[in-house]
Amino acid sequence: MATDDLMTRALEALGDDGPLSVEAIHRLADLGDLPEAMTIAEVADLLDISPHTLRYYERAGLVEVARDGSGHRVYDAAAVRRLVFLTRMRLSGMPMRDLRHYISLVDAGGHTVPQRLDVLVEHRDTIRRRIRELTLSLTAVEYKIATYGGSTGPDVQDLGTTTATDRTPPRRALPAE
Amino acid sequence: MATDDLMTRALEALGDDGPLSVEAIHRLADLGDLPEAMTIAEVADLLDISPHTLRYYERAGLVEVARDGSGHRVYDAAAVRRLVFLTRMRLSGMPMRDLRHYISLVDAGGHTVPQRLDVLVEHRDTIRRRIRELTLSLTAVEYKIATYGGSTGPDVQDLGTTTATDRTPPRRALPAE
DNA sequence: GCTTGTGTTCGAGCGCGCTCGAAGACATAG
DNA sequence: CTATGTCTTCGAGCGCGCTCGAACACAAGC
Repeated sequence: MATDDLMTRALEALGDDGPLSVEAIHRLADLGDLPEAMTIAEVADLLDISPHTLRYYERAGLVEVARDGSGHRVYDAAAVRRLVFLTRMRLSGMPMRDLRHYISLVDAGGHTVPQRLDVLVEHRDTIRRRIRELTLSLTAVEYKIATYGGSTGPDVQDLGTTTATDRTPPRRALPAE
Repeated sequence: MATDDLMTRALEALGDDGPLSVEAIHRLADLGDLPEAMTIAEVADLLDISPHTLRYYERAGLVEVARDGSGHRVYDAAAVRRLVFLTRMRLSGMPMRDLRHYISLVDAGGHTVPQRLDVLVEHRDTIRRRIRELTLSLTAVEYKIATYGGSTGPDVQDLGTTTATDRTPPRRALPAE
């Protein structure tokens, strides 16, 4: 569970809204030393997305990519860094529409920094909300797994996972067997 | 922040893979006393989804719903409980396809309980994975917000949020400004 | 009787984010 | 010279999960 370890360390570095450990982030998000120029296949491998998707992002106006003499795409380090950002944001659930907006702000110049921060803060809150929702769902699913009896009625077959203070009448948290 | 309080309490009840507090779940997931029969509008209100979606779920084979003399849907308590389950699972990201599979197992009889548990366990793991991904994204976005300078170069404008042990050279975790 | 409100069925359409395939341009290997 | 491989552009298609609208059926109130 190396991934979990990484995660755990990242979480330890993060108090609720508190300061972050730059170290931890660097361990997690370090881009390494990017080559000056990469082909579409190399970038696709790096980001674990398809060349089709890379072209799609370019068509969507999220990156500009130069061409070589044969018309092939040449991704410079800046383009790759932007694509790393974009794919991270996509993975975290930011819709293409918002990404387009954000990039348009970036391309508009430095005076849009406050607006970019607004976008980021809003997205941060969206992620937090989503994590809360998923944690709630997770609790419910774990409960259902723990108490699953397979019965059709309203009864809970208590498998000894309840606390001593359980005094509410048995009732299924997630019905429909 | 009443929602957060609820969340916090739910999380307190949940050790890593440990036993759950039935109480907490009941507080979170209590269905209340369901009426014997509900109209589509009432169920839609209860679940905060549209009547259109309810009909869609029925068409998808996820619930069977009786009709009254006028051909209107009558949702009994069992149907509503199932729909509560279904909407919870949808919210947690389970695809319709898996839900259809699960429901087909339920309708196939009690001997499918082990397979249902397989589905639930797999979904539980999916939720956990997703939470981990989102937590990682959250950390990165928070870092980017904290260090945002609006510059175009590779420099990080350190806003004093780093730890004393920070000894790595500044580098952006999330580029593309 | 007419209007309003709430429901019905059916099939089509939509927004999202890719994903694919066709047709062609080059570069290199044999 | 040909074959292979990697790329190009373009537009179409797809899977998902709804979402909507048209046309109709009742029931209650005026």
